[in-house]
Amino acid sequence: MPRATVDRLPRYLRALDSLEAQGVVTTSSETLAAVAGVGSAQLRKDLSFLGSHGRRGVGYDVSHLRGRIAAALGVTSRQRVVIVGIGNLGHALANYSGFGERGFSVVGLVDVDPAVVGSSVSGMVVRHLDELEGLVDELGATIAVLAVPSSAAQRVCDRVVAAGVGGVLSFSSRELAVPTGVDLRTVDVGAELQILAFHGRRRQSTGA
Amino acid sequence: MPRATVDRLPRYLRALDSLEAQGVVTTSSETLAAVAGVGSAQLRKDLSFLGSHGRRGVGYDVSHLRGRIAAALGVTSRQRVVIVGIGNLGHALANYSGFGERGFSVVGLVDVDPAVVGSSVSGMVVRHLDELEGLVDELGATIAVLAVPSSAAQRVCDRVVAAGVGGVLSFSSRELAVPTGVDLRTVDVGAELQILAFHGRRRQSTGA
DNA sequence: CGCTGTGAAAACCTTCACAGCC
DNA sequence: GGCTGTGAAGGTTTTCACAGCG
Repeated sequence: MPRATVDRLPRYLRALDSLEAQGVVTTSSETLAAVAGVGSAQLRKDLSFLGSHGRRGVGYDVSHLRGRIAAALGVTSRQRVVIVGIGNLGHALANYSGFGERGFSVVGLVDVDPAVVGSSVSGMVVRHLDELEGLVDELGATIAVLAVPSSAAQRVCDRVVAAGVGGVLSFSSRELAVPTGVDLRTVDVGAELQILAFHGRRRQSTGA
Repeated sequence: MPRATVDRLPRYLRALDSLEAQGVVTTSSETLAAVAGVGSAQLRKDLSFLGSHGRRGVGYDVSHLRGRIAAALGVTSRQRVVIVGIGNLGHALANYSGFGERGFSVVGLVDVDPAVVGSSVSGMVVRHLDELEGLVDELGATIAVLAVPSSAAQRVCDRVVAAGVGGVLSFSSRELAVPTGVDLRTVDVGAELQILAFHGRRRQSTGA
């Protein structure tokens, strides 16, 4: 399955949720694509990698297709997530209530700051980084979210990987190295802004 | 300039910052690419779109190249950013101190919640959404960051666009529509986790 | 000789357009 | 007739490999 297709599956899942919430039972590639913000040909091609789940002349069963995509993504049972770094951002992520409906449970919070360790955030006690390995194992966490300072990111990343998580989502702008077999994704807000700035610059010099 | 290249420029900028901080004056495509986490051929191709700034047989002048990329991105003078939605995430973003070194100043905070409007966050008073248009104009903001609930995202987006910003960074998972000429980027943390879950699933069934 | 800059080749992804089934 | 599923065409991005300059 092409990487680009995988990257779009979450959009399709959300679009289907949205249609389902509106009581739509059956939909067409045209409609679903419009909701997801892609072209209909692209949608059909992407879905074809999951097998044949539509009916010609009719369309797709919203609920069934939703199930197929959720299964492909592996979010039929809640994936367990540990958040490391309970600063401003870690706090915000821990309190974010939207993870549940996307298929995730935040099961552990970890930090090193003595002022934070032991305190309660979003109904959970923050544990010390030293307890990380035990926590990951005991809680069955498969994904770690890193919201730590850039200077600590690689060190902490090495620890969560050694502890056994298979996926890491980093909010650090630092380039991180992970062993093969572990999946890493990075959200760099500064980089996103810089890309916007590039296009803003274009707009300006094109004269508007 | 290819879209894919633009998306990588921020990485190169950060890599150059990192080298410069270590006192490196001249570097090769090989070294810089390693720091940025890309292939050296890709780096050279990307840089070639900015013109010819290296010296054959020698390499690139770190400081000079940094300047060229910053200019291309339009971050030589600080871009002004307004954050809309001062909940958990908006708070975290407002307090994040790293924007300065990436070329941005947060110049305004906006919300609608009476409990938040008028309070002080990160040394700034939160203004009401009704004042948005005036603020954007008065402060010269070119980019808006949306950290609002999904249900309000499109409405708020329309307002910031009407107020005159040219770039929008949304943290909502909702698909947003913007007029042509306005640039939109979306950071969807739930989607990132789902993509990680997909790969985790693969790993599991491949047998580890 | 070393390293950049770049055409050309290969890989990847998207879009088209229609055959095939409902 | 309508809409999916998909080969084929078209476009973009990456990689290769080397000419060209210092």
